[in-house]
Amino acid sequence: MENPQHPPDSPGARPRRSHGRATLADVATHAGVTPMTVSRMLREPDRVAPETAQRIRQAIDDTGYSPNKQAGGLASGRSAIVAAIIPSVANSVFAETIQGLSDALQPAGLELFLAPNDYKLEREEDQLKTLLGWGPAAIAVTGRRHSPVALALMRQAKRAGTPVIQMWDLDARDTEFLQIGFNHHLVGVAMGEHLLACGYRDLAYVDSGVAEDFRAHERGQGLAQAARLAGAALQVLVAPPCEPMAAGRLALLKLMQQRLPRALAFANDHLAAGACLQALELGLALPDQLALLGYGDFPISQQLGRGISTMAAPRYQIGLATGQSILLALGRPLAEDQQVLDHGSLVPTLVVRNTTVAGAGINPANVAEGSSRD
Amino acid sequence: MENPQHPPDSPGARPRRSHGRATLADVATHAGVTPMTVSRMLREPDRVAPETAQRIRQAIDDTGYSPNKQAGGLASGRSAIVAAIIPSVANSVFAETIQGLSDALQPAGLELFLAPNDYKLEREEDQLKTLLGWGPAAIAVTGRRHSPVALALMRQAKRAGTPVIQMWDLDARDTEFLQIGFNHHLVGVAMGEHLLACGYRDLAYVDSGVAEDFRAHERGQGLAQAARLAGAALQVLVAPPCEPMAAGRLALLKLMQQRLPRALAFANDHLAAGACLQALELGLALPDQLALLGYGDFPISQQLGRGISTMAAPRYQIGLATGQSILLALGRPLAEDQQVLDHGSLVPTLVVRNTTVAGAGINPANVAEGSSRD
DNA sequence: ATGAAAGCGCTAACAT
DNA sequence: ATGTTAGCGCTTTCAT
Repeated sequence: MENPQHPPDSPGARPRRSHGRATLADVATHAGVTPMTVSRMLREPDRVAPETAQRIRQAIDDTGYSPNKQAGGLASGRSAIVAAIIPSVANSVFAETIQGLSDALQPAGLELFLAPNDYKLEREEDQLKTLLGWGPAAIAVTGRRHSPVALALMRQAKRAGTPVIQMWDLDARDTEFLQIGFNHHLVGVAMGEHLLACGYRDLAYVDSGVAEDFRAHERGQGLAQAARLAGAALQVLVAPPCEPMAAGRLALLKLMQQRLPRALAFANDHLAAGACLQALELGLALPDQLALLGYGDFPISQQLGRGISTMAAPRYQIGLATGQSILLALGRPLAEDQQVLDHGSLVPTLVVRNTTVAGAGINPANVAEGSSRD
Repeated sequence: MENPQHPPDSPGARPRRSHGRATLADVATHAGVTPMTVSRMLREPDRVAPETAQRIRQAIDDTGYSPNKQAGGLASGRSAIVAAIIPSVANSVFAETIQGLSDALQPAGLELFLAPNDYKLEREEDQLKTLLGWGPAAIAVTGRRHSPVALALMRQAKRAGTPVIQMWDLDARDTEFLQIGFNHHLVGVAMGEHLLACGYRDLAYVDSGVAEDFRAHERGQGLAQAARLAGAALQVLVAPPCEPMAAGRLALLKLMQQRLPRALAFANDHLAAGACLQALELGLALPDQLALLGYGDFPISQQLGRGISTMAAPRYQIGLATGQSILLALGRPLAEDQQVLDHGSLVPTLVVRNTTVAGAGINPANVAEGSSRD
């Protein structure tokens, strides 16, 4: 039971506490010390006498105390929040990035604030404004394209000493913010070069149906550049805005109505998988009649047919590396068991399977990695 | 530039502000009013004179002010945070749930704190403790199994008036916390009954390789009960702890080494998809020689072969409904454009495709829903 | 319609 | 090794 005191004479003595939670002061009373000692014990245990520490620990247990992080953050000017703006969680690409980020941050006691913007660049402004209101320890955004206002907010945060990280893209000439990712144009070029090296001279790129998936567009442009330089034909098709595998099927059907190119590159593996299924069902021989090249190296690419060739994108690693960069920028130690990721390892690598090179297919039944949880 | 004042005589006048951000007071000065008026204008715009409001808006723009949420939360005792503990983000099931949660909460101005626990029940305690330190407006956890300490924390939160929601499971006899989900035992029974109704009397359940995926185990038990009541044979196999599609393949191969049952049910569609691919590659006729039944209704089930039969799980809807319940419990209005989900719609439904009933297969090429973004 | 005072729970800086 | 004081930026309550 609380101890309702008589209101003193002075006009402004209005107790306001409403929640029932124990505070530092409660613990202090319980342990017979001042709040300051408890606070110290929590943050610098070495600076309190062992015996006092013991009493305080006891009091903490007795009262069920857990620190009020808002109060702590306000007082210290620091906050243990990392804010991340991503296009969508319901997309294995970013879901795994989030998981990596979380895995890096949680051991360090940093909380993750998530703001999916559904690929709407415009929403980023609001999200940044709101997130900045928490005085985050760091901010991670997706990509390098931002509205002028969003950019101004990011600059303001940077000036205030908050690390700002752009994930999933990289332009070495731009050093304004930290970047954890890779150059999508170059990946597109690499995709093109692989197809050209296989001898395919009549190419198509199937872009995702998402207008603001800039990185996919850039890969397409890289591919186009490679084709142009080699004098090969390239047409670009935008997949219909439906479920990705279905979209891949439809894209293939559409191309066949006109004239099927020799090789298709896709904005992602789901599109490629759909096209692969459709091709197999139509009796097309892969890669003899039609070559397919995906992007992402999602599990399905390993399983379908004799394996879909693809560019492996370091989904989880980008999240982990982002988290590590944040800890580094904040001068915090990484968790002991964490290897520091070499940023060179964040470059996608070509995974040649059977849809571009005959006989390159792996035996999927023997592949076992990851985990089957659901 | 700041205006470094001379330290007054009194010993304790130590300015501490370190960040450069504008505060309510700055805006007030700028607008020639007191902080109180600005605060009021932000929360109850009707209570300030239109002309004053205009001046304040101007001042807010000029200063680039954004409210400090920690201070606001501390002062008001409320916080605009919803904390969610989930097994993993890198799993389309929970990723879509998160997306639904976020879609419900963002319009209401609530932030989402994410804590993936990697299917480790033990970590939930720490996560709850930390999250409670933020004085969240509500807490969402996954499932109904908790350690005693975690349970105690949840009860404490509930007593303090914080809505606590258990997602993805449901037991009508237990009314301690809000539950948004369904009974997995019954889903398992329904899966069994479908297989039995198809005339299959020799069944197997392939569980996921994740020890703490209790809901999958429960579905298996429901299936077992249905089989028992019908006098049908059932064996349970635990999939190897590897990438789910590969695990599905391996599970099928393992079963074939012994004696292949007539029908297989799986803990999730990825396992089923792996088995489906393996079966097709081995030339097994589906469903004539072997029937397969998945769980989840992931996109791949629609695409593979002539469609994999499955139980459709309302992944996104559970998140959305959780968000809506939270808003409701907090007495906040839902976003205008949001339909209130009927909780009856959260029950999985059987989707009969070609792996259990011959000729039931859809034509996947005609199916187009969702979005192909990546 | 606006303002003054106090306090939310904690920590930094300065004592002792 | 521990305590004292003031203040983080905001909202609440009461007053004008």
